[in-house]
Amino acid sequence: MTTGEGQATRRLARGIRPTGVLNFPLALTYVNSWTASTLERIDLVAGTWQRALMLDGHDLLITVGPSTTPDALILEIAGPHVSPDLLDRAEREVRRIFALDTDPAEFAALAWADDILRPIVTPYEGMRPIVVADLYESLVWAILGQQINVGFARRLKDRLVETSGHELVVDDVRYPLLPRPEVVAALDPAVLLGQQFSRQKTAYVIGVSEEIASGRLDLHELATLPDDEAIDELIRLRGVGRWTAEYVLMRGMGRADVIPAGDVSLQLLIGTAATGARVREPELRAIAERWRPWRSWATFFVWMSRQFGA
DNA sequence: ATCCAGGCTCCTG
DNA sequence: CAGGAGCATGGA
Repeated sequence: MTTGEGQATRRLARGIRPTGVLNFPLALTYVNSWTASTLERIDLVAGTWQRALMLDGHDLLITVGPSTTPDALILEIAGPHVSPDLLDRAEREVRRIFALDTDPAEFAALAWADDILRPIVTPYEGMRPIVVADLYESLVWAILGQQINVGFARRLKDRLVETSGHELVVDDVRYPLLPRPEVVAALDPAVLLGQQFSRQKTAYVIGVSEEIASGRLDLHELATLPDDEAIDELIRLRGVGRWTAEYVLMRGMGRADVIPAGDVSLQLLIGTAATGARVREPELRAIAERWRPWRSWATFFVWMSRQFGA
């Protein structure tokens, strides 16, 4: 399915200003190298981030790039339907994705005083946790990433987009989008099984999509709940355990104080730094207490340091 | 080959 | 209710 083809592209733009110090080029470098970034287009030379996103029922191309005004960014939306309201909506999304409303100074102070975080965080001044642009996408990615290597998970995500996704065309450039939940919900399991999805992942992804498509799970409402209630709501889904729920809160919703402590890589990285060996989940939660109310930020930087091989 | 990877469900004892 | 097997696939 394609939207935008043959229709006039309209555009709207405005400048946006982050709170506190922002290193946007570093954020782009991160997104560019993150395994699950299948839907973003990053231009490191121009310093721009682009992706298609459905907002309020309209597929939009969102572009964020540098401004001539110091410490500011330019946000542009493009597509067959744009409006000032959609520009407002896009700005809210971009502020959430790049954590523009959070001054990183408070976390930086905490990290500077912490023996584990200091060496990890210090090289990345102005870096903030990047949120997956679409909550549904973060949920699907978390399920795909369960217990398999992330390279393979990436391949599964690519196939989901190729076979069932759709795209927005702007200026003859095709911008892919993840299939809508209702499309995945209606999918024949054989399609996914034929693409190396395991029986479990097939059932989980289709099942979660059914919950959303039917309205039994309302992602907008989920986003308004306190952390613990949102986690409980997610865990009732088949295929979603505590790790996945916490991952979604952190990476999909931008909650600042969640740590997926069941994560083996965190148990290894943080455990080794703290005690010299891998720790298990309860001990990792105990260690992470000192990072309240910034446990997601701490987690993000630990993962990022591994990704960048620092 | 063997182990394990950004886990979850289901079934034991 | 804690503990462990089974799941499916690919990379080290």
